[in-house]
Amino acid sequence: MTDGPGQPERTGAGTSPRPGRPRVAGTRQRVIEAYLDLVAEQGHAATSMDQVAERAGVAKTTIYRRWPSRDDLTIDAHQSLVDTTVPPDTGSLEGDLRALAGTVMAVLARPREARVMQASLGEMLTNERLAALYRGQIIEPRIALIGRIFQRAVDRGEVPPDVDWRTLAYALLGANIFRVSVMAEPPDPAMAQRLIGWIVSSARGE
Amino acid sequence: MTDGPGQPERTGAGTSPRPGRPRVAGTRQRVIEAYLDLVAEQGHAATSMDQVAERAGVAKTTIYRRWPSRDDLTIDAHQSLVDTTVPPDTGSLEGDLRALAGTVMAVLARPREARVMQASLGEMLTNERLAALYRGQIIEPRIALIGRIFQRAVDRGEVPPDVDWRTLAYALLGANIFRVSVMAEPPDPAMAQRLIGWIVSSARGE
DNA sequence: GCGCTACTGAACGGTTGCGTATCGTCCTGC
DNA sequence: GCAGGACGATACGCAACCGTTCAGTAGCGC
Repeated sequence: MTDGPGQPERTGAGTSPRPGRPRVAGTRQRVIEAYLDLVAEQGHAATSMDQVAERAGVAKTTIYRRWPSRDDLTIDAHQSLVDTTVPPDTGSLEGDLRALAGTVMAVLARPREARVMQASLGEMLTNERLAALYRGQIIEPRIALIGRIFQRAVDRGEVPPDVDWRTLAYALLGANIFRVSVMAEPPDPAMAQRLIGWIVSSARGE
Repeated sequence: MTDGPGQPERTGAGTSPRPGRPRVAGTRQRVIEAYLDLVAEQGHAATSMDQVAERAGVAKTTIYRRWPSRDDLTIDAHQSLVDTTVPPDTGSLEGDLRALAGTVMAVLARPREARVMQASLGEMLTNERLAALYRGQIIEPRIALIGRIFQRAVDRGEVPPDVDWRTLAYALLGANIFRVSVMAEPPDPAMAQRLIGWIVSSARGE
Protein backbone atom coordinates (compact mmCIF):
# COMPACT_ATOMS: atom_id res chain seq x y z
CA MET A 1 0.00 0.00 0.00
CA THR A 2 1.65 3.18 -1.17
CA ASP A 3 0.41 6.67 -0.60
CA GLY A 4 -3.27 6.78 -1.35
CA PRO A 5 -4.70 9.51 -3.51
CA GLY A 6 -6.70 10.90 -0.63
CA GLN A 7 -3.89 12.92 0.93
CA PRO A 8 -1.23 13.14 -1.74
CA GLU A 9 2.37 13.71 -0.83
CA ARG A 10 3.24 17.29 -1.50
CA THR A 11 5.57 16.12 -4.21
CA GLY A 12 2.55 15.76 -6.46
CA ALA A 13 2.84 17.30 -9.88
CA GLY A 14 -0.15 19.54 -9.26
CA THR A 15 1.59 21.77 -6.76
CA SER A 16 4.50 23.90 -7.84
CA PRO A 17 7.49 21.90 -6.63
CA ARG A 18 9.05 23.56 -3.66
CA PRO A 19 12.75 24.17 -3.68
CA GLY A 20 15.08 21.92 -1.80
CA ARG A 21 15.14 18.21 -1.31
CA PRO A 22 11.68 16.73 -1.88
CA ARG A 23 9.96 14.71 0.78
CA VAL A 24 10.32 10.97 0.63
CA ALA A 25 7.19 9.41 -0.84
CA GLY A 26 5.44 6.94 1.42
CA THR A 27 6.68 8.33 4.68
CA ARG A 28 3.27 9.63 5.58
CA GLN A 29 1.64 6.25 5.03
CA ARG A 30 4.38 4.36 6.80
CA VAL A 31 4.00 6.51 9.88
CA ILE A 32 0.25 6.07 9.91
CA GLU A 33 0.54 2.32 9.48
CA ALA A 34 3.05 2.13 12.29
CA TYR A 35 0.77 4.17 14.49
CA LEU A 36 -2.24 1.99 13.79
CA ASP A 37 -0.23 -1.16 14.38
CA LEU A 38 0.95 0.08 17.73
CA VAL A 39 -2.46 1.26 18.79
CA ALA A 40 -3.88 -2.12 17.89
CA GLU A 41 -1.24 -3.81 19.99
CA GLN A 42 -1.05 -1.53 22.99
CA GLY A 43 -3.81 1.01 22.92
CA HIS A 44 -3.46 4.75 22.67
CA ALA A 45 -2.05 5.63 26.04
CA ALA A 46 0.81 3.17 25.84
CA THR A 47 1.86 4.24 22.37
CA SER A 48 4.53 6.92 22.24
CA MET A 49 5.86 8.97 19.39
CA ASP A 50 9.28 7.40 19.82
CA GLN A 51 7.79 3.99 19.26
CA VAL A 52 5.97 5.20 16.18
CA ALA A 53 9.15 6.69 14.80
CA GLU A 54 11.11 3.54 15.45
CA ARG A 55 8.57 1.21 13.90
CA ALA A 56 8.09 3.46 10.89
CA GLY A 57 11.84 3.56 10.42
CA VAL A 58 11.78 7.32 10.56
CA ALA A 59 13.26 9.98 12.79
CA LYS A 60 10.87 11.56 15.24
CA THR A 61 11.78 14.90 13.74
CA THR A 62 10.32 13.78 10.45
CA ILE A 63 7.00 13.03 12.09
CA TYR A 64 6.84 16.43 13.74
CA ARG A 65 7.71 18.00 10.43
CA ARG A 66 4.37 16.70 9.09
CA TRP A 67 2.06 16.62 12.09
CA PRO A 68 2.19 19.46 14.61
CA SER A 69 1.31 17.21 17.54
CA ARG A 70 0.50 13.71 18.60
CA ASP A 71 -3.19 14.51 18.52
CA ASP A 72 -3.00 15.55 14.91
CA LEU A 73 -1.40 12.28 13.97
CA THR A 74 -4.10 10.43 15.88
CA ILE A 75 -6.82 12.29 14.06
CA ASP A 76 -5.16 11.86 10.71
CA ALA A 77 -4.60 8.15 11.20
CA HIS A 78 -8.25 7.64 11.97
CA GLN A 79 -9.29 9.44 8.83
CA SER A 80 -7.69 6.59 6.93
CA LEU A 81 -10.09 4.15 8.54
CA VAL A 82 -13.13 5.90 7.19
CA ASP A 83 -15.40 3.56 5.37
CA THR A 84 -16.37 4.53 1.86
CA THR A 85 -18.78 1.70 1.22
CA VAL A 86 -21.86 2.59 -0.74
CA PRO A 87 -25.15 1.31 0.66
CA PRO A 88 -26.11 -1.91 -1.10
CA ASP A 89 -29.60 -2.25 -2.52
CA THR A 90 -30.93 -5.78 -2.46
CA GLY A 91 -34.59 -4.88 -2.81
CA SER A 92 -35.68 -5.68 0.75
CA LEU A 93 -35.02 -4.28 4.20
CA GLU A 94 -33.82 -7.60 5.48
CA GLY A 95 -31.51 -8.14 2.53
CA ASP A 96 -30.03 -4.67 2.84
CA LEU A 97 -29.38 -5.05 6.53
CA ARG A 98 -27.85 -8.47 6.08
CA ALA A 99 -25.55 -7.16 3.40
CA LEU A 100 -24.53 -4.24 5.56
CA ALA A 101 -23.90 -6.49 8.53
CA GLY A 102 -21.76 -8.64 6.31
CA THR A 103 -19.44 -5.78 5.45
CA VAL A 104 -19.23 -4.62 9.05
CA MET A 105 -18.47 -8.14 10.18
CA ALA A 106 -15.79 -8.36 7.53
CA VAL A 107 -14.09 -5.32 9.01
CA LEU A 108 -14.39 -6.69 12.53
CA ALA A 109 -12.89 -9.93 11.32
CA ARG A 110 -9.66 -8.13 10.50
CA PRO A 111 -7.77 -8.21 13.77
CA ARG A 112 -5.90 -4.96 13.46
CA GLU A 113 -8.89 -2.89 12.46
CA ALA A 114 -11.02 -4.47 15.14
CA ARG A 115 -8.46 -3.68 17.79
CA VAL A 116 -7.96 -0.13 16.65
CA MET A 117 -11.69 0.36 16.77
CA GLN A 118 -11.81 -1.06 20.25
CA ALA A 119 -8.87 0.97 21.49
CA SER A 120 -10.29 4.14 19.97
CA LEU A 121 -13.68 3.39 21.39
CA GLY A 122 -12.08 3.28 24.79
CA GLU A 123 -10.02 6.36 24.21
CA MET A 124 -12.94 8.41 22.93
CA LEU A 125 -14.67 8.03 26.26
CA THR A 126 -12.04 10.24 27.85
CA ASN A 127 -10.65 12.18 24.90
CA GLU A 128 -13.31 14.59 23.73
CA ARG A 129 -11.46 15.66 20.61
CA LEU A 130 -11.01 12.12 19.42
CA ALA A 131 -14.58 11.36 20.41
CA ALA A 132 -15.94 14.06 18.14
CA LEU A 133 -13.88 12.83 15.23
CA TYR A 134 -14.73 9.22 15.84
CA ARG A 135 -18.42 9.94 16.03
CA GLY A 136 -18.38 12.10 12.96
CA GLN A 137 -16.09 10.01 10.80
CA ILE A 138 -16.79 6.43 11.84
CA ILE A 139 -20.08 6.12 13.67
CA GLU A 140 -22.41 8.67 12.12
CA PRO A 141 -21.79 7.59 8.52
CA ARG A 142 -22.76 4.05 9.42
CA ILE A 143 -25.90 5.17 11.16
CA ALA A 144 -26.74 7.33 8.20
CA LEU A 145 -26.29 4.26 6.06
CA ILE A 146 -28.85 2.39 8.11
CA GLY A 147 -31.10 5.41 7.88
CA ARG A 148 -30.97 5.31 4.12
CA ILE A 149 -31.69 1.61 4.11
CA PHE A 150 -34.78 2.17 6.23
CA GLN A 151 -35.83 5.10 4.07
CA ARG A 152 -35.82 2.85 1.05
CA ALA A 153 -37.93 0.34 2.98
CA VAL A 154 -40.37 3.13 3.80
CA ASP A 155 -40.50 4.17 0.14
CA ARG A 156 -41.25 0.59 -0.79
CA GLY A 157 -44.08 0.52 1.73
CA GLU A 158 -42.32 -2.28 3.55
CA VAL A 159 -42.39 -0.51 6.90
CA PRO A 160 -44.47 2.38 8.23
CA PRO A 161 -42.99 5.85 7.71
CA ASP A 162 -42.79 6.63 11.40
CA VAL A 163 -40.62 3.61 12.14
CA ASP A 164 -38.18 4.31 14.97
CA TRP A 165 -35.24 3.13 12.95
CA ARG A 166 -32.68 4.94 15.04
CA THR A 167 -33.41 2.92 18.13
CA LEU A 168 -33.26 -0.24 16.07
CA ALA A 169 -29.95 0.87 14.63
CA TYR A 170 -28.61 1.48 18.12
CA ALA A 171 -29.69 -1.98 19.11
CA LEU A 172 -27.98 -3.57 16.12
CA LEU A 173 -24.73 -1.66 16.50
CA GLY A 174 -24.82 -1.62 20.28
CA ALA A 175 -25.36 -5.34 20.66
CA ASN A 176 -22.40 -6.16 18.45
CA ILE A 177 -20.11 -3.56 19.97
CA PHE A 178 -21.16 -4.70 23.41
CA ARG A 179 -20.36 -8.27 22.57
CA VAL A 180 -16.97 -7.58 21.07
CA SER A 181 -15.69 -4.69 23.16
CA VAL A 182 -17.28 -5.07 26.56
CA MET A 183 -17.67 -8.81 26.76
CA ALA A 184 -14.50 -9.47 24.77
CA GLU A 185 -16.21 -12.23 22.83
CA PRO A 186 -15.42 -12.79 19.16
CA PRO A 187 -17.75 -11.22 16.61
CA ASP A 188 -20.64 -13.51 15.83
CA PRO A 189 -22.23 -13.17 12.41
CA ALA A 190 -25.01 -15.58 13.37
CA MET A 191 -25.99 -13.35 16.26
CA ALA A 192 -26.08 -10.37 13.97
CA GLN A 193 -28.34 -12.25 11.58
CA ARG A 194 -30.75 -13.19 14.36
CA LEU A 195 -30.81 -9.61 15.51
CA ILE A 196 -31.64 -8.45 12.02
CA GLY A 197 -34.47 -10.92 11.91
CA TRP A 198 -36.22 -9.49 14.91
CA ILE A 199 -35.37 -5.92 13.96
CA VAL A 200 -37.16 -6.42 10.66
CA SER A 201 -40.22 -7.91 12.33
CA SER A 202 -40.24 -5.14 14.89
CA ALA A 203 -40.02 -2.51 12.18
CA ARG A 204 -42.83 -4.13 10.23
CA GLY A 205 -45.10 -4.95 13.12
CA GLU A 206 -45.02 -1.51 14.60
CA MET B 1 -21.47 7.28 54.38
CA THR B 2 -19.05 5.77 56.87
CA ASP B 3 -16.97 2.69 56.37
CA GLY B 4 -19.19 -0.01 55.01
CA PRO B 5 -19.19 -3.43 56.56
CA GLY B 6 -17.86 -4.99 53.38
CA GLN B 7 -14.21 -4.19 54.02
CA PRO B 8 -14.02 -3.28 57.70
CA GLU B 9 -11.29 -1.04 59.02
CA ARG B 10 -8.81 -3.16 60.84
CA THR B 11 -9.77 -1.43 64.05
CA GLY B 12 -12.77 -3.71 64.25
CA ALA B 13 -13.34 -5.37 67.60
CA GLY B 14 -13.29 -8.80 66.01
CA THR B 15 -9.58 -8.81 65.28
CA SER B 16 -7.12 -8.69 68.12
CA PRO B 17 -6.18 -5.01 68.30
CA ARG B 18 -2.71 -4.49 66.94
CA PRO B 19 -0.30 -2.54 69.09
CA GLY B 20 0.43 1.06 68.29
CA ARG B 21 -1.69 3.89 67.12
CA PRO B 22 -4.91 2.68 65.51
CA ARG B 23 -5.77 3.66 62.00
CA VAL B 24 -8.09 6.57 61.57
CA ALA B 25 -11.58 5.31 60.83
CA GLY B 26 -13.00 6.46 57.54
CA THR B 27 -9.72 7.05 55.77
CA ARG B 28 -10.25 4.10 53.48
CA GLN B 29 -13.66 5.30 52.45
CA ARG B 30 -12.53 8.91 52.06
CA VAL B 31 -9.75 7.87 49.72
CA ILE B 32 -12.07 5.72 47.63
CA GLU B 33 -14.66 8.49 47.43
CA ALA B 34 -12.01 10.98 46.38
CA TYR B 35 -10.76 8.59 43.76
CA LEU B 36 -14.21 7.97 42.33
CA ASP B 37 -14.95 11.69 42.31
CA LEU B 38 -11.80 12.44 40.39
CA VAL B 39 -12.34 9.62 37.94
CA ALA B 40 -15.84 10.89 37.32
CA GLU B 41 -14.50 14.35 36.64
CA GLN B 42 -11.35 13.61 34.68
CA GLY B 43 -11.20 9.96 33.78
CA HIS B 44 -8.60 7.46 34.89
CA ALA B 45 -5.57 8.61 33.00
CA ALA B 46 -5.78 12.19 34.19
CA THR B 47 -6.17 11.25 37.83
CA SER B 48 -2.96 11.08 39.83
CA MET B 49 -2.27 9.76 43.28
CA ASP B 50 -1.27 13.23 44.42
CA GLN B 51 -4.68 14.53 43.47
CA VAL B 52 -6.39 11.69 45.29
CA ALA B 53 -4.37 12.36 48.41
CA GLU B 54 -5.11 16.04 48.30
CA ARG B 55 -8.84 15.64 47.80
CA ALA B 56 -9.11 12.96 50.46
CA GLY B 57 -7.26 15.22 52.86
CA VAL B 58 -4.70 12.52 53.42
CA ALA B 59 -0.98 12.16 52.85
CA LYS B 60 0.04 10.13 49.87
CA THR B 61 2.03 7.95 52.22
CA THR B 62 -1.16 6.91 53.93
CA ILE B 63 -2.60 5.72 50.65
CA TYR B 64 0.44 3.64 49.83
CA ARG B 65 0.32 2.15 53.29
CA ARG B 66 -3.05 0.65 52.46
CA TRP B 67 -2.86 -0.05 48.73
CA PRO B 68 0.37 -1.35 47.22
CA SER B 69 -0.14 0.46 43.95
CA ARG B 70 -2.39 2.71 41.97
CA ASP B 71 -3.90 -0.31 40.26
CA ASP B 72 -4.90 -1.86 43.56
CA LEU B 73 -6.70 1.27 44.57
CA THR B 74 -8.47 1.31 41.23
CA ILE B 75 -9.61 -2.27 41.66
CA ASP B 76 -10.67 -1.74 45.23
CA ALA B 77 -12.62 1.39 44.45
CA HIS B 78 -14.55 -0.47 41.80
CA GLN B 79 -15.49 -3.19 44.22
CA SER B 80 -17.58 -0.59 45.95
CA LEU B 81 -19.67 -0.17 42.82
CA VAL B 82 -20.97 -3.71 42.97
CA ASP B 83 -24.59 -4.00 42.08
CA THR B 84 -26.89 -5.20 44.83
CA THR B 85 -30.15 -5.06 42.91
CA VAL B 86 -32.54 -7.92 43.49
CA PRO B 87 -34.37 -9.21 40.43
CA PRO B 88 -37.88 -7.78 40.37
CA ASP B 89 -40.81 -10.16 40.05
CA THR B 90 -43.89 -8.54 38.61
CA GLY B 91 -45.43 -11.71 37.19
CA SER B 92 -44.68 -11.05 33.53
CA LEU B 93 -41.61 -10.84 31.36
CA GLU B 94 -42.48 -7.37 30.19
CA GLY B 95 -43.13 -6.12 33.69
CA ASP B 96 -39.89 -7.56 35.01
CA LEU B 97 -37.85 -6.05 32.23
CA ARG B 98 -39.50 -2.67 32.61
CA ALA B 99 -38.85 -2.68 36.32
CA LEU B 100 -35.24 -3.64 35.77
CA ALA B 101 -34.78 -0.95 33.17
CA GLY B 102 -36.18 1.52 35.65
CA THR B 103 -33.55 0.74 38.23
CA VAL B 104 -30.76 0.84 35.66
CA MET B 105 -32.00 4.17 34.41
CA ALA B 106 -32.07 5.43 37.96
CA VAL B 107 -28.40 4.60 38.33
CA LEU B 108 -27.56 6.27 35.04
CA ALA B 109 -29.37 9.35 36.28
CA ARG B 110 -26.84 9.73 39.09
CA PRO B 111 -24.11 11.77 37.47
CA ARG B 112 -21.13 10.52 39.38
CA GLU B 113 -21.93 6.83 39.06
CA ALA B 114 -22.76 7.26 35.40
CA ARG B 115 -19.49 9.01 34.72
CA VAL B 116 -17.43 6.52 36.65
CA MET B 117 -19.09 3.73 34.69
CA GLN B 118 -18.34 5.48 31.45
CA ALA B 119 -14.75 6.30 32.33
CA SER B 120 -14.16 2.76 33.52
CA LEU B 121 -15.80 1.38 30.44
CA GLY B 122 -13.25 3.30 28.43
CA GLU B 123 -10.39 2.25 30.63
CA MET B 124 -11.28 -1.41 30.58
CA LEU B 125 -10.81 -1.52 26.85
CA THR B 126 -7.09 -1.10 27.37
CA ASN B 127 -6.58 -2.28 30.97
CA GLU B 128 -7.05 -6.02 31.03
CA ARG B 129 -7.02 -6.33 34.81
CA LEU B 130 -9.69 -3.71 35.24
CA ALA B 131 -11.61 -5.26 32.37
CA ALA B 132 -11.87 -8.59 34.12
CA LEU B 133 -13.04 -6.97 37.31
CA TYR B 134 -15.50 -4.72 35.54
CA ARG B 135 -17.00 -7.59 33.61
CA GLY B 136 -17.24 -9.75 36.69
CA GLN B 137 -18.48 -7.14 39.12
CA ILE B 138 -20.58 -4.82 37.02
CA ILE B 139 -21.61 -6.40 33.75
CA GLU B 140 -22.07 -10.10 34.42
CA PRO B 141 -24.36 -9.69 37.42
CA ARG B 142 -26.69 -7.56 35.36
CA ILE B 143 -26.75 -10.06 32.53
CA ALA B 144 -27.37 -12.83 35.02
CA LEU B 145 -30.29 -10.80 36.32
CA ILE B 146 -31.80 -10.68 32.86
CA GLY B 147 -31.15 -14.39 32.55
CA ARG B 148 -33.12 -15.09 35.69
CA ILE B 149 -35.96 -12.92 34.49
CA PHE B 150 -36.15 -14.88 31.26
CA GLN B 151 -35.92 -18.17 33.13
CA ARG B 152 -38.98 -17.22 35.12
CA ALA B 153 -40.76 -16.38 31.88
CA VAL B 154 -39.82 -19.80 30.55
CA ASP B 155 -41.10 -21.45 33.71
CA ARG B 156 -44.34 -19.58 33.31
CA GLY B 157 -44.61 -20.83 29.75
CA GLU B 158 -44.55 -17.25 28.56
CA VAL B 159 -41.70 -17.79 26.15
CA PRO B 160 -40.23 -20.95 24.60
CA PRO B 161 -37.43 -22.56 26.58
CA ASP B 162 -34.87 -22.18 23.81
CA VAL B 163 -35.28 -18.40 23.65
CA ASP B 164 -32.01 -16.67 22.76
CA TRP B 165 -32.24 -14.34 25.72
CA ARG B 166 -28.56 -13.51 25.73
CA THR B 167 -28.65 -11.87 22.35
CA LEU B 168 -31.72 -9.94 23.40
CA ALA B 169 -29.96 -8.88 26.58
CA TYR B 170 -26.97 -7.70 24.58
CA ALA B 171 -29.29 -5.66 22.40
CA LEU B 172 -30.96 -4.06 25.39
CA LEU B 173 -27.77 -3.24 27.24
CA GLY B 174 -25.79 -2.49 24.10
CA ALA B 175 -28.29 -0.06 22.69
CA ASN B 176 -28.36 1.97 25.88
CA ILE B 177 -24.62 1.92 26.40
CA PHE B 178 -24.12 2.83 22.78
CA ARG B 179 -26.46 5.75 23.11
CA VAL B 180 -24.93 7.12 26.28
CA SER B 181 -21.26 6.30 25.88
CA VAL B 182 -20.60 6.32 22.18
CA MET B 183 -23.16 8.84 20.99
CA ALA B 184 -22.87 10.93 24.14
CA GLU B 185 -26.63 11.38 24.23
CA PRO B 186 -28.51 11.48 27.53
CA PRO B 187 -30.12 8.25 28.74
CA ASP B 188 -33.62 7.84 27.32
CA PRO B 189 -36.06 5.80 29.37
CA ALA B 190 -38.62 5.94 26.58
CA MET B 191 -36.19 4.33 24.19
CA ALA B 192 -35.51 1.59 26.69
CA GLN B 193 -39.22 0.96 27.05
CA ARG B 194 -39.73 0.69 23.29
CA LEU B 195 -36.84 -1.73 23.08
CA ILE B 196 -38.36 -3.84 25.78
CA GLY B 197 -41.61 -3.97 23.86
CA TRP B 198 -39.82 -5.31 20.81
CA ILE B 199 -37.75 -7.71 22.82
CA VAL B 200 -40.79 -9.22 24.48
CA SER B 201 -42.59 -9.77 21.20
CA SER B 202 -39.51 -11.27 19.66
CA ALA B 203 -39.05 -13.60 22.61
CA ARG B 204 -42.67 -14.69 22.41
CA GLY B 205 -42.98 -14.96 18.69
CA GLU B 206 -39.84 -17.00 18.28
C1' DG C 1 7.99 6.52 80.32
C1' DC C 2 8.51 3.23 76.52
C1' DG C 3 7.57 0.71 72.47
C1' DC C 4 4.85 0.47 68.63
C1' DT C 5 2.33 2.09 64.87
C1' DA C 6 -0.36 5.77 62.09
C1' DC C 7 -0.01 9.96 60.11
C1' DT C 8 1.66 14.40 57.87
C1' DG C 9 4.37 17.08 54.83
C1' DA C 10 7.91 17.55 51.99
C1' DA C 11 11.34 16.14 49.21
C1' DC C 12 13.54 12.91 46.19
C1' DG C 13 14.95 9.39 42.46
C1' DG C 14 13.69 7.44 38.51
C1' DT C 15 11.00 7.08 34.57
C1' DT C 16 8.39 8.50 30.77
C1' DG C 17 6.67 11.36 27.31
C1' DC C 18 6.12 15.52 24.27
C1' DG C 19 8.01 18.62 21.47
C1' DT C 20 12.40 21.23 20.21
C1' DA C 21 17.12 22.06 18.89
C1' DT C 22 21.39 21.01 16.69
C1' DC C 23 24.27 19.32 13.18
C1' DG C 24 25.90 16.88 9.51
C1' DT C 25 24.23 14.61 5.34
C1' DC C 26 21.46 13.85 1.25
C1' DC C 27 18.84 15.12 -2.73
C1' DT C 28 16.84 18.26 -6.16
C1' DG C 29 16.45 22.43 -9.18
C1' DC C 30 18.89 26.08 -11.16
C1' DG D 1 28.65 24.29 -7.91
C1' DC D 2 25.27 26.29 -4.96
C1' DA D 3 21.09 27.18 -2.39
C1' DG D 4 17.47 25.25 0.05
C1' DG D 5 14.74 22.07 2.11
C1' DA D 6 14.25 16.90 3.73
C1' DC D 7 16.24 13.55 6.56
C1' DG D 8 18.59 10.89 10.50
C1' DA D 9 20.64 10.67 14.96
C1' DT D 10 20.97 12.41 19.17
C1' DA D 11 20.55 15.25 22.89
C1' DC D 12 17.72 18.48 25.44
C1' DG D 13 14.25 21.12 28.20
C1' DC D 14 10.32 20.58 30.56
C1' DA D 15 6.66 18.60 32.92
C1' DA D 16 4.16 14.96 35.04
C1' DC D 17 3.76 10.96 37.62
C1' DC D 18 4.82 6.87 40.57
C1' DG D 19 6.39 5.10 44.53
C1' DT D 20 9.79 5.79 48.38
C1' DT D 21 12.15 7.92 52.09
C1' DC D 22 12.74 10.77 56.00
C1' DA D 23 11.98 13.55 60.08
C1' DG D 24 8.84 14.85 63.14
C1' DT D 25 4.24 14.34 65.51
C1' DA D 26 0.29 11.86 67.50
C1' DG D 27 -2.36 8.21 69.64
C1' DC D 28 -2.70 3.63 72.03
C1' DG D 29 -1.34 -0.34 75.36
C1' DC D 30 1.75 -1.81 78.93
